[in-house]
Amino acid sequence: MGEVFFHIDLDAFFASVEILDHPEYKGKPLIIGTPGPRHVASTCSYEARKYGVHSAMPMTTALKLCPDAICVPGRMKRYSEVSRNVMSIIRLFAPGFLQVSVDEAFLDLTGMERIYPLPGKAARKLKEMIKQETGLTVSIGVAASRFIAKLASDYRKPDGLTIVPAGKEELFVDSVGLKKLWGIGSSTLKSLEKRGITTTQVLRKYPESELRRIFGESSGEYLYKIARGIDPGIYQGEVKSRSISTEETFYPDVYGYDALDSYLLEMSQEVMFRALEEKKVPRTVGIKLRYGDFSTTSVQITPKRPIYSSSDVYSLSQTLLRDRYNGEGVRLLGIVLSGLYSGEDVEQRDFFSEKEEKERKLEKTILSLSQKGSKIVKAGTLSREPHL
DNA sequence: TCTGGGGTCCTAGGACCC
DNA sequence: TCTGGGGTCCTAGGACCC
Repeated sequence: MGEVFFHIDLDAFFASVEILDHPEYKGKPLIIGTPGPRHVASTCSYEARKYGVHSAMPMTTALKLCPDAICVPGRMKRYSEVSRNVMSIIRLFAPGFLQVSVDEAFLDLTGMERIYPLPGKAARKLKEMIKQETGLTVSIGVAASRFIAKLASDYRKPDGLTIVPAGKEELFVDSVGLKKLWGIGSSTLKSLEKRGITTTQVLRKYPESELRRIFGESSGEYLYKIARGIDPGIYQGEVKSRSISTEETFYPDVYGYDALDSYLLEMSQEVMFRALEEKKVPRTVGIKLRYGDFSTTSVQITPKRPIYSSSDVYSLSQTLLRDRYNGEGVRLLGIVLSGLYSGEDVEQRDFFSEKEEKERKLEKTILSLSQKGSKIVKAGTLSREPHL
């Protein structure tokens, strides 16, 4: 027997948690998201999906389609908590556990045929356990690769189970269809359609060299493989943190450097706090600006020395904003930290003087207090308060 | 439709080094 | 005087995913 992977996907996760906590929502169209312009739905119940509502849809559109929907703002903390419970059940079920988001995970059951001779039966058992212990349903895909297992979990939903036998990958990919393949977004789809490629069967007619020429080395190879049901290597390495960011969309647009500057300090503190929490030291700071017409631009800078405080982040982002801002109305402002070193590495490399190291530890304490809402500490120690 | 917030990876060009 | 080849780092933008 070859490799066996499960992909486990929680059904309409945020909406299902809300229904669990508020049984009165059951059977009703429910949208997780705040009504109003420049808001989008993060998820919705299956009842709302019947009206055409889906994730990432603007709330104004969603409410036009389904005016009677109940709307609730997301409660990320609660979802993380429930997610931890579900994941702890999945983790214990088999080795090779890999969580890839708040509502999805893989299991690797390869070589487990003594314990689970029939993967389908094992999957049903896992579904039952999760239902029993948490009240939530999941959809599971079973296949010989992670890529196919992931497509399979989406094939029948909710509460689905789809098994793709080894050797049937190409057939399965054909029945899923080009536009639902993982990694093919609207832009690639358009570009494929332009060339008359509207099905996986047609895509398969293109030699790999041709696809590489058209779409670039990496994407060309990717398309060549997925058209044949070959796993292009999704989720292979460990998922490690490469950037930490925060951003905010304004309504209405914000005008003027000073008004924008007033958001930077708080954003700097937030990202730096998270970096310190993860024991990461960034080398690069970037800002992102989106203007009223949705045109988006970003600038980043990598100073010679690593960034060790939120006031560093703040002053660098101020410089970047001054350089880049064109004076027009801004709908989104964001800060990104990247080039993340682990704190231990940085300490070993002697990046910091003793004084800086002390400041870093102090900052960590201060930021942790300020995150908990201690405004006194925040205002007193960290340069200035944003004028709001 | 009028487009969130948090991420990842890829590309292309330029700087710089050997 | 015209110009190699490889490698790494950095930047800006774009595609994609949950």
